[in-house]
Amino acid sequence: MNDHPAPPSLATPYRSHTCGQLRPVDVGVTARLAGWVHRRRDHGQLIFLDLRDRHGLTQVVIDATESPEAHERASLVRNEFVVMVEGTVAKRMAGKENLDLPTGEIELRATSVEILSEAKTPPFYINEPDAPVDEALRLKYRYLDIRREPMQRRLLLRSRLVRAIHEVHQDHGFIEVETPDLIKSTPEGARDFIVPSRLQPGTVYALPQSPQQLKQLLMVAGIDRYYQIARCFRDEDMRGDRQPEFTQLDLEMSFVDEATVMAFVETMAIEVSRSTVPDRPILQVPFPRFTYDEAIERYGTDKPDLRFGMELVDIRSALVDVADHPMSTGFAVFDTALAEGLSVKAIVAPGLAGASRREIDELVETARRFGARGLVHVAVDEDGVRSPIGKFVGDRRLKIIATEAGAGPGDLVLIVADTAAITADVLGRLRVHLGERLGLTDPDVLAYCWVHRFPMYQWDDEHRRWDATHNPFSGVLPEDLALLDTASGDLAVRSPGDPAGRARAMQYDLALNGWELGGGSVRIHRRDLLERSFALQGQSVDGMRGKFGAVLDAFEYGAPPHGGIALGIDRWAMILSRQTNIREVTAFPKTQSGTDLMLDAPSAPDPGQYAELGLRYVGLSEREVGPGSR
RNA sequence: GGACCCGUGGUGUAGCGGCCCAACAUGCCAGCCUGUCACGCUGGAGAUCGCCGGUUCGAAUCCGGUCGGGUCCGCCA
Repeated sequence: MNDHPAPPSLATPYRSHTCGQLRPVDVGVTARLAGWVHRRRDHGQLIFLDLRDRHGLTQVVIDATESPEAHERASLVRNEFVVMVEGTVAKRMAGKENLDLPTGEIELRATSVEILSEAKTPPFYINEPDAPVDEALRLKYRYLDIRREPMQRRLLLRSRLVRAIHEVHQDHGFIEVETPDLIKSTPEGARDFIVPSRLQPGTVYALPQSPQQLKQLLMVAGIDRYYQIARCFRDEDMRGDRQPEFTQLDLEMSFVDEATVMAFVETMAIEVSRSTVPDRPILQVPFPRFTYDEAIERYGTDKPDLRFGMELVDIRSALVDVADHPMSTGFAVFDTALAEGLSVKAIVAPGLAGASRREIDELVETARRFGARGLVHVAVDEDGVRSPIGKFVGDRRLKIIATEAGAGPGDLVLIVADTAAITADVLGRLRVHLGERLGLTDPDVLAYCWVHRFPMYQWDDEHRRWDATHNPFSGVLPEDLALLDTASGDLAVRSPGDPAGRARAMQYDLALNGWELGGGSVRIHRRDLLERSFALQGQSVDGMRGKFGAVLDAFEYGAPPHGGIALGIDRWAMILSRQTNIREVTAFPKTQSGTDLMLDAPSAPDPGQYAELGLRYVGLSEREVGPGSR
């Protein structure tokens, strides 16, 4: 309840105050400070030391006439030395205050200076937070990087975020339960990290990709409301927003439906955001909710960035409704698309009508990289419309297209004609690309939104079966229960046209500013539905036993209806810190190639370690020479 | 698995076939300096230009490979 408890005293034998603490009211007191030398300014008989700890910066003055011994010591001091200084807090001389510092009205007049620790010249600037530093250097000397103000600030924010998460969950009756890191492979799609077992030679543990199965078991165990800040491991290639080990807020609730889980998570996210970053406005409360279909239709993605508009517009009607060319637009790409029932959609880039040939070419190139075969553009200005396809379709139709797309003077309409999936994907990515380029994304705003009602299954043509799009335990929407069937009526005879393809899951993702924060679902807890769902996936319950044995067994003993969610703490902290890279909010991250430059991990094990495990490294070449390759 | 960008004194950059046994800033070292706060002034040290190979009369500069870092696609909820 108490949001602002009195700050605890951080006094120790080495310091009476922190370096950010002293104020004019302390003038006259004897204080002892300890910290790193941020900067030394040597004026001969007078030396200034800026002493820094994570709480702030205090100017220390050492006057040779007042304290010759301290002065002698101070002249030996260099940047990043750790020193302990004792002296009297004094008001600074009139006109000499430093208004940029909270401690800038006072200074410590040193009577003694003691060097606690010397320091080599650091490999990069610690006292200049904005100086660019090579990423590899930062990672190798991470302890120095973290010593810098920006990393300190971000780790503090992350700590506040996690603390707020704990508080909200504790206040809402959740029990924090730790789950093991040495478990059995959880087939969630990603590659497992494995740990060989010494006591059971020839077998391995897997590190959890998430505590998914364990939290469902906790529901069967009657824990009712569980949460955990859990470490998760996935052996996949890195990205700016992906590390091989990362942290999730994992939670699960019993006796809930979709609305209950979403309502709690939303409340929690709002409280946590407001207490972690009180100055950041939340764009919309309650959070907007989109069905998956709607999100794809309007934003081309299941994690829309709502900080700006530029929605995708279907412009097919602009291509067919013209009296003088009822059958043909005159432009083969459009005609083919219409004839084949493909998707033709547009986005409007505000103020980009004057884009140069080169800029347009870059946009086309970007669209191609995103998977488009081409990108049609129509520039709208005061005089009319301009487009390379004008000579095929005529100005009149260009104007209709522009109107349909919602473009006004100064705007640039960008059109993709392709399959629905490609059109949405390309325009969705292009939208994000342009939103950033045109500065439409307010870095302060927090735009949360929900996307739910995902398709339950995806057709796997190779195995002639329906694959669960998420977790195989995700439940189907009550109104779609009847769709869990095949056209043939026999679950063993499946085809792409089955009703199951239209079934939607009780599954929801939370997105923030265009990033996927996380997702979850209400699970199937009924044995008959589970069997049915598994059958559509070409699996029997017994066949799934190898992978989900414990959960299936547990479900025989009274499983409550339950559902939950998992949110990426790293991404959350990243966005709240206005960063675009998870490494910036991770104390000790790995490089893109999965190495730790500071610890020099991974490294070859001792031969003895292999021997104990009954392992021998044979190298990758032998694997590649195995049957069927070369 | 693939595409692209980067790699030059401690750090950040410039130089992009000869003018370079490499320039600038900062840092570092020494000396001077009693009111600075990116203190100032004077002087000095410090780089075989990531590594290997090739092209060339001549390579930091061009080409190939390799290593390291990053961005993206594939992969990944």
